[in-house]
Amino acid sequence: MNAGVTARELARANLTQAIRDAARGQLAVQGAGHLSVRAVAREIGMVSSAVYRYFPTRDDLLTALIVDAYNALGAAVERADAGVEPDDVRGRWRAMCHAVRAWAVGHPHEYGLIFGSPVPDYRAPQHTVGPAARVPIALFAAVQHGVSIGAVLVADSSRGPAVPAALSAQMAVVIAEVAPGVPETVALRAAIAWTQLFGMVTFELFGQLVGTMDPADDFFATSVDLLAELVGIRPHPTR
Amino acid sequence: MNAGVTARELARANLTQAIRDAARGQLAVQGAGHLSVRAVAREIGMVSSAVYRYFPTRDDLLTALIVDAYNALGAAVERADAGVEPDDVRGRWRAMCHAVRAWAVGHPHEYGLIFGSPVPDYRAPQHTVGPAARVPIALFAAVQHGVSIGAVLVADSSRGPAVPAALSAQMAVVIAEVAPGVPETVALRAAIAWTQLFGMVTFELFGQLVGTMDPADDFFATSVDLLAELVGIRPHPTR
DNA sequence: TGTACATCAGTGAACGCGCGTTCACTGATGTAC
DNA sequence: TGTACATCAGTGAACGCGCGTTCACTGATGTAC
Repeated sequence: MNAGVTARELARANLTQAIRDAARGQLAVQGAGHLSVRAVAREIGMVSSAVYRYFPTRDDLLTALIVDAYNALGAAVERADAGVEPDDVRGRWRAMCHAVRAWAVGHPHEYGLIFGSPVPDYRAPQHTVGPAARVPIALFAAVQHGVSIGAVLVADSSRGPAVPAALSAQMAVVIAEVAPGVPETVALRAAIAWTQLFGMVTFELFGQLVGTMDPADDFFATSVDLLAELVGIRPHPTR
Repeated sequence: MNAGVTARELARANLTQAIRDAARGQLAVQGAGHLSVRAVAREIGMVSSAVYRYFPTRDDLLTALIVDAYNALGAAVERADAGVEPDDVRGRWRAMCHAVRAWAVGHPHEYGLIFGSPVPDYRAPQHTVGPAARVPIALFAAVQHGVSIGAVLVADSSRGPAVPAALSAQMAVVIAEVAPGVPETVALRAAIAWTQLFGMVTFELFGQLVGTMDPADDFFATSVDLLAELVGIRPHPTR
């Protein structure tokens, strides 16, 4: 026996995971709004009331799936980032963007769960915020590093319209939290790029490109490079 | 009596509209996936089976709402476009982008119906395609006009990476359909801007900016201008 | 190591609800002569 | 203009289904002495 781990605890951990997995499987069939405790129980050969020993309510199960999805996406992006030489900021940017899309395409229903239409009557609890922040944190970290080593155009970013006061205040909070030291104009462009990255992936995933740009591999790749230019990330010299 | 319009036909037209309206109202409460024929019937004081005289199935009702939503959005954008002097292409671009967002904010559930997570087991029939195309058609028409009067940078757009063959073929179709005569590089940038416009609105509407850039008025306005720059739309001289 | 009690996991029945859709029907509206 | 028949709109009951959640219960696992 492992130190202090009773058979009961082990069984509980296993079953909790089995329920999560079955529920994740259900997403594909039904969509997030129709996740059903009874269907999950059926799939793992349990009686529906037994599930309530593990998740006291349907919403708690939903929350667990949301946290899992954010973490899986965050981990995928961080892994992609780590696979590129740190000073190759444009390469990191590109890798992270493509990791987001690859994960989304590979897990469309989990992606839909976190970035799709809000589930009616569901309120995401506070502890989803941390996992949700992993991707923007990784993106901003790369930009911040780029600024510090001169791989991001700073002076040039000051062209364009003046930043309104309200927006400036919002940016100050973001900069303080995830990108200390990054000039406002650069951070603003990074924030816009972040929004548009996910917007683009969502747009594609929900079928809005079908009939025109779908399949969108090349379209997406071109967009990502254009976003990098927008942020002012220089191409890496040695590549 | 109006020529050939019987009381029965009139009553039918009225009730069909009343059902559409009630269903639209239901969207706000329930979300698209939970649209319920019985709830709609209840709201207009009808027995649920009576609704089937007007829409033979739940999906037909959904389709009607989708078509209505696309048309309402399309009309709003076309109206915004028409309110700007034709040669002020940047002004038109800006007006249309803001019209999209304004409509989305004003009709979040209808917007979610057409741009949100696909409703499980629902397939959009062919005749939703026309209404769905109104916004991209209007956007491309402005860009096309801009190219023809020199309000869009053409030469400068040829910087950036070469367009891969598959993407080039897709763009050729789009150009032939909605922007004849527009150079590939410009059309590609316009397509990217179109994608990102909706992506950004969707991202905001589904609550992804809450806690950072929300309320996003200034953020959106800045993004729209940046997208205009990306497409290469020159600021209008007289403005 | 062995026993007595407390904790927990899973069962099966039940509550109360809402859903889409069908069907035989009544009564009103329209049409042909 | 008036009558006879056909068409249509709306009713109410029913079918068969799935849902989230509760509750009293049995039996297995863990803990204290």
